[in-house]
Order: sequence, then structure tokens, then C-alpha cells
Amino acid sequence: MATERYNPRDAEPRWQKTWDEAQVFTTKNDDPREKYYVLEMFPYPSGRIHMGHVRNYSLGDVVARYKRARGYNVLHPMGWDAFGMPAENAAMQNKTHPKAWTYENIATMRSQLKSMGLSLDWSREFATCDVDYYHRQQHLFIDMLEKGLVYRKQSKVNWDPVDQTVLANEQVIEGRGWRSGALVEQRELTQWFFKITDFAEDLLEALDTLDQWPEKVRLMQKNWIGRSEGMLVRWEVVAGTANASDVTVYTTRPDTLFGASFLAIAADHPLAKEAAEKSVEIAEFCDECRRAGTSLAALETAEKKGIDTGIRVRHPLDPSWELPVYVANFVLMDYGTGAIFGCPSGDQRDLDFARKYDLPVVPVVMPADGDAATFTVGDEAYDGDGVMINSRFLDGLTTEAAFQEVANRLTAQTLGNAPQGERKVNFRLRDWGISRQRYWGCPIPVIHCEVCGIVPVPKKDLPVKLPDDVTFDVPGNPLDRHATWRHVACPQCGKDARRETDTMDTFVDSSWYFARFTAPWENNPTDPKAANHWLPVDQYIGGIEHAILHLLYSRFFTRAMRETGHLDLKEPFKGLFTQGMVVHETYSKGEGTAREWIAPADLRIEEVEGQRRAFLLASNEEIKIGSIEKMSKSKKNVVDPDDIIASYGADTARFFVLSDSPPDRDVIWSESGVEGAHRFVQRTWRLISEAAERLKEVGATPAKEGDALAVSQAAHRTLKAVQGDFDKLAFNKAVARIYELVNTLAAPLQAVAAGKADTATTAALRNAVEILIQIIAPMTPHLAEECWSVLGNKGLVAHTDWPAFDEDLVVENDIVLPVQINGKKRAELTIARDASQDAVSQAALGLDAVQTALDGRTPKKIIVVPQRIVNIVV
RNA sequence: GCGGACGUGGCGAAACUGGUAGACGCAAGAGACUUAAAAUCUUUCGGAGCAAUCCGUGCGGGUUCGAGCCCCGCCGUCCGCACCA
Repeated sequence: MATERYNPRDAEPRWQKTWDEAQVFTTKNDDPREKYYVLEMFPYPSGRIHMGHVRNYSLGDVVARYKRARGYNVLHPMGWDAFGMPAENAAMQNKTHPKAWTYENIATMRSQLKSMGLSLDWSREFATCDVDYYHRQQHLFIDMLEKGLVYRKQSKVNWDPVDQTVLANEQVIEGRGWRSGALVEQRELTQWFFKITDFAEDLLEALDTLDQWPEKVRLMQKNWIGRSEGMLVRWEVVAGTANASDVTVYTTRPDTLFGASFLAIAADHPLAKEAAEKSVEIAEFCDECRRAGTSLAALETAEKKGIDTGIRVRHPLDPSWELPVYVANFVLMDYGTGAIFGCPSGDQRDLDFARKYDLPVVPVVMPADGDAATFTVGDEAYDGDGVMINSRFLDGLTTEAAFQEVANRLTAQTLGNAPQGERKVNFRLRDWGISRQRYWGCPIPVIHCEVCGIVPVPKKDLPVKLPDDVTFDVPGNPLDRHATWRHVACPQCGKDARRETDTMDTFVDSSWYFARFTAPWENNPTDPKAANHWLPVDQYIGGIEHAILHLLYSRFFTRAMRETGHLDLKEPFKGLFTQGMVVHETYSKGEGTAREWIAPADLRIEEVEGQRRAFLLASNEEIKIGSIEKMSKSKKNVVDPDDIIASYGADTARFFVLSDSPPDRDVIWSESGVEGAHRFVQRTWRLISEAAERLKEVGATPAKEGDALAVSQAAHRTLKAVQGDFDKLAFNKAVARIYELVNTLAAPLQAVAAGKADTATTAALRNAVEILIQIIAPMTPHLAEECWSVLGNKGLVAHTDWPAFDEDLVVENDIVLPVQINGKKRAELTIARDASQDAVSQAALGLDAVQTALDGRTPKKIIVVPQRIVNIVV
């Protein structure tokens, strides 16, 4: 019986329409079933979806569909991270408005995502550039301002003098603006900051509770927050300045205090600025330090340099000991206190510095097994733990004990009216600067009044809307030069005042969208009842590139929103999964600057004598096959999801990105791999549709005995295994098991189609086929519906509960045990699963192959690992 | 420099808590069907050997009845952070 090939172009839109009309994926907040919130990181509407999106959303959709079948009330929403620079760049290049550009892209990408057949609740969709969304974000900002979680301070920024804007660090390439190519300047600007450091300790500690996060991500966040335990130590000034009585340094090694030979301060330290006023030389050096700050690469090789300020300080543990204070180029103003003490014997950088400026080097720590009489420090500092030497009352103590001893003394000792030292925990994490001198972002809802100062926009006056009539023909922030927008009456005194023209970093937008999805219709940022019901997100899925910033900011926002009463939980994402990239071979011709990248669509690959070679379609010219890299427009190694869906269908694309590679690893996109996935789709359809007429005649009944037992066992075992794989997001393994099942069912199904199977067998196959359909449904949902309906089943697979496997069919009664002799496999033993150890030993010894291998030797020992292996030791 | 992960066939990968290494897919070879091609089906597929068998999970050691997995020491690749006191 000939059956037509499965035609996804016909079937896929049809099922998408059916799901849509039945509102299968629209989620209600008051559904009594247990909730499950699955979320993929929402996309930036750059223009078209790429394969990374296909992978990300396929992964999430399997989870969503699977959990729905398991009886959960699943929330699976989608939105758009829609503010940001590319829209403004496009505006400058193409004279389009950022708003038009963005919403057009959203429309395109929405229809692309819909063609994938994702089980999304589109009724909750929003874009962060929707007035309704940024209105609520401004509301949040004002609440945070009132709680003291937002503040303004002067801060150094990367300033592009040509584009007249602040650049993020990532946008500065070798000291130049990435767009303008202009040398970037360091400018002091007043910027808005979120007080993320208030939560540093909590953000760090709570990482331990995130047991469903990748260890890697937790570690990266831990390092980023960078907690260190140390001391603030005050050094009395004895000469060189009248403006300060002491210098405070931060140190994690107070134990090495007797190895100190100098103090070093940052170029922006108040004492350095004072010294610079008195000395041209120092002023020049400080300027040099500031300039060097921009080029990150240069830091690696930069020489450690300094200049004596003339200031002298007294050692905190020896009043007769005076030390010099240097300005040094390696001291950072924004970590610790901007001042350190140098212990050359215990720190390589301090040692290099001391050698250069001829400062004393006194070893104070030696390895525990060292000899105090001979231990010296030459070209290499010893920064490990050990035993104290040359340190007076500390001699002989461990570094740890010395730390405690010094800490105890300095906290007890006073300088002026305050303790000389205090224990201090320091963090690497800085407050989050959110000011951007850009148009296409959420306006910061604040008014500057000459009389009243900074006045938050009253909530009743929100939203502060972006004006539409702006121009992009000159650089700089269009909000700044808008004729009227920035002029506003002060809400407090009514006098003429000025709007804040900075907009918020787009990372703010993505720091709370997951909460907004729980009640996007709400007139407040959240409906706390809905947010508390749905959150935390049970499974969050996205790229590893967001391991620090986005995930850390979201964790901060969750805490800030709790303090402002918008929700009540600590951690936003219970489970996190970081997927790998989609990578592809690269093709090029020419070398160096003349190299030209070729798109896969423009060439054909041939295999000639085992060598893969690539030729241009147009000219037959042979071109070079290069390395496998992340799909990127610049290297043209991209495959457009639209093309794949048009030629193979969404199911094939989905199945392929889930196959082969574990989802946290990169997957290599290859034409032959896609064809393999497509073969599976066609084969499954053919096997089921050809047998459908016969299968329809019987009910689905698994076989407990007879010829069809193997079929039923295979189906139920696969069901159990795939269920486990889905729970662990091991989709590549699930795919492999499904292939196995289809391979097993192929011949029996052909027999059914040919009318050569009895009723019991046919019924067992119907049961097996229904299981197969249900386990492929999360991955290839259209194919599943099509097969389900060809069997004459009523209703949708999408509405059907996950099947239960039959335990009797899953357990194996007879098992095959490998029999080893001295650890080498010599035979196989088939025996009852519950056979006693004795019975297994005897049966193993009775095997001919074993007797031959033993060759008359007597076993010394027989190891029987139940249901695993037998090892006979001679 | 610091921190982390990973090294398994021609390729992507499986392998439970230390228990038959290479499931499944791709590529490749052989064959069937076909006027031919596509599609489909059958079959082979880590290396050596006619075979029995031997060797084989980056390299060198160790623990164990038994190691891809555990321990020690190397080599390589990738990722993150990087003047953090």
C-alpha cells in the first residue's frame, strides 16, 4: 500500500492553526494544577531568527510540552528584549525610526517563531519598548530610589568624543570606539547606579542554594562577586602633608605587616591629587596613569611604575619605623581604599616594584618545611602560606595565627580616637551603572530642579514617554537636543526644570521581564499574588554568555523587588540550563585582508577520494573549507531557519538540533545531519501511516506474552528511559532511544501493513505506536498530531496525558551476564534475574567456554555482582 | 598569572554508583529494487590477524578481582577572570 510522503508544508501550518484555535497553550493563572514555569531567554529583535534561537526555543519547547503532558499547568511565554543600540545604529544608517525598525523586526521574528510550532502562550507577549512595559519599569525605579537602592555619583566612563556617547567596556576596542574609531577618553560623569553591592554577601551565599544551576555558572558568579576577608589598617602620617593625619590601606595579609617596605596609592587618591598640585612631575605621572587606564591589553605588559610623594607614614606596630608613600600605576582607586602597603617578599608585583626603586625586601613567610636560617627571596616572591620569620612576636606562628594576632592587636590599638585597624570583608563586585546617553531605552524618570534638586517623577505622571519626533543625523543623544521634551515644570516647586535625558541600560529591561510575564496586564509592575505563584522560573534556558551579567542582575532585581513589595522570593531561577552554540564549517577564498567568506548556500560539497571539497555553485571554482565556528554573519557560515523550515519542515529542524550533541555542548550544523533527521520524520510517518488501516481495527493493548511481547517491552522500556532523559534534559539520548524503538517496530509494522499479523500483535503494535507518538510529540509535535489522527484517535496529542509505562514489561526476567576470567570477558551467561549468587557461580562454571578458558585451573575466587557481571579469579 | 571544564572510531557521541567500551546518528563500502536516478530496503563498519586471539578511551605510573570512570604526575584543547592588595 503506497502512502504519500509526509508533507510538512501542508501539515505544520494546519496543526499550528488547530492548536491556536483550541487555545491549547494559553495559560490561566487560577488553574488548580501544580505550576511549572519554563522560560527561554527572550530574543533581541535584530531582524530574523537564527539557528541559536531555533535550538534555544526547541529545547524549551520540549520541556514545556513534556511538563504539560505530565499534568502541570505550564507557563511558557515569549517577549522581546527590544531596546538597545542596534535600533539607533540602523536609524543612523537607514533613516528609519528605531521604533519602526524594532516593531517590524518583531513582526518578522514572531511569524518565524510561529512557524516553528512552539507551544507558547502568545497572549502574554510584550516588548520591553512597549510604553506599558517601560512605564512599570519607571515605577520600579522610583520605588527603588525611595528605598535607597538607586543613587547618583560621579564616575569614570569611556567617552567617545565623535559619537558623543558613553561606551560600555565591551565597545572599546584597543582604546578606540568600535563605531567611530575615535580614541576613547576617560570622563567623569554623574551617573545613576543601582546598589547591587548591598546584596553582595547575600548574592554570594545564596549561590549555594541554586543546586539546579550549572556548577560553572555558580563559580563564575562567585569569582565575579569576589569576596575577600582582610583588614583596614590606618598608618599615621608623619611628614609630607598637612591635610591628612593617616592613610588607610586594605590588606588581606596583615600577617605580613613586618615585611612592609612602602605604601602605594592610586593616581586618583586624594593624597596623590594633593601631591600633584605641588609637583609637576607627580602631576604628569598621575596623568599618565589615568591615560593608561583605557587600553586593557596594555595592562598585561605594563611596567610597574611609581613616584615618591614625599609623604612618610609610621608603621602601626613599630612607632620608630617610617615608610615612604608612592603613587603607583598598579593601584586601583575603586577597589579597597585605593591604597595598599607593599610587602615585596610576599607579592611578585611588590617585589618588582621594590627592586626597581631599591626598597628593602624582608622575607616574613617561609614554607612550613623551610629553614629560617637560609630562606631568602630572590627574583620570586613567596605568596603561599607557611611559618612567620623576621616578624618579631609573630615568629614561628602560622600565617593564619599571625593574621589573627595582628588583627587582635590592631583592633585593640588606637590611633587618634579610632582603632588602628578593623576587620573588613571586601568585594570585587561594583555598583551597577545604568546611565546611557542614548535614545532607544527606558527614560530615567527623574527631574532636575535648581531649587529642589533631584525630584522623582510622581507616579501619577508616569510614564515618561520617549518622544517620537527625534533625529539621528548628528551624533549624541537625541533626547538632549529635542526642542521641548527635556523642559518640564518641577513637580515640587513648579519652577522650570529639566528632565533627566539618560536612559537605562537595557540589562535593566531584562532583569524583571520573567516576573512581568506572570501578569502582563497588571497596572503595577507585578501582581504579587501571580508573581509569587509562578516564580521562581522552574527551568530557565539560555546561552552561557549571560552567565554573569544578566543572571546576576536578575538575582539582584528579585531582591530589590522584594524590598519594594513587588514579589516575595529570593531567587528568580530555580533551574538553569545553559545551552551550547550552533556552529558550522566556514568557507573562504583568498588570504589575509583579501579573504572572502562564502555562504554555505552558494556552494556544493563533493567527496573526492575521501576528501571533502567545496566548489562555488556559480563558477565551479574550488574554495577552502575552514574551521568550524559559531554561526555569524561576518563569516557567512549561517543557515537561515526559514530555508530549513521551508524545505524540511519545523519538525526536522527541531529534531536535528536536539539530536547528536548534548544540549549544553555545541552542535555542528550539517546538511547531512539535517537529512538524517528528515529521514526519521519520513520513515516514522511511512511506517505508521502504512499500517494505520489495520491498527485502526484494534484497540491498543500491550502484549504480556507471545510473539508480540518483545514489541511491548521495547515500547514500555523506551517510554521509561525517554521520560528519564527528558527529566534530565538529555535530549540527545532520548533521540537515540527513539531511533532504537523505531528500528525495532519497523519490521512488525510492515508485517501489520501487509496483513500478516494477528490481532494480539496488531493491538500490541497499536499500543507501541501510540507510545511512540507521545514520546516524539514534545520534539516533533506536528508529526505526532498527524500520526495520531491517521490512527483515527480523537483529540490532540497536545491535550493527551503522558502515558504510564507497565512495570511488568520494563523489568527483564532473563538477563545476560558477562563472565570474565581474571577481568577479561570470556563468555556470556543467560540466567534468571533473581538467581542466587550461588546459582550464578555454578551456572558460570558450567559454561563450556569457561571450562575451556580455565583449562583445568581451579578458581580462587568468584565475584558475582548481582545483575551486572561475574568475574572468576584464578 | 589565577580559577574551571574537557580529551573515547573517519565524524557527532553513548557507557548507571568502578562491572560486556563504541548504543544511536552521520559519513563510507558492498548488495537488492530501477532503463536510470532519487527514495527505500539488506548488509559491513576501532586496529591487527585466515582464525583462535591480541591490542585499544591523550601520555606515564598507581589502587582494584575488574579502571573511559578513582589517585599521583605530565601533555593538549577550550572557557571565565585578570594590576583585586
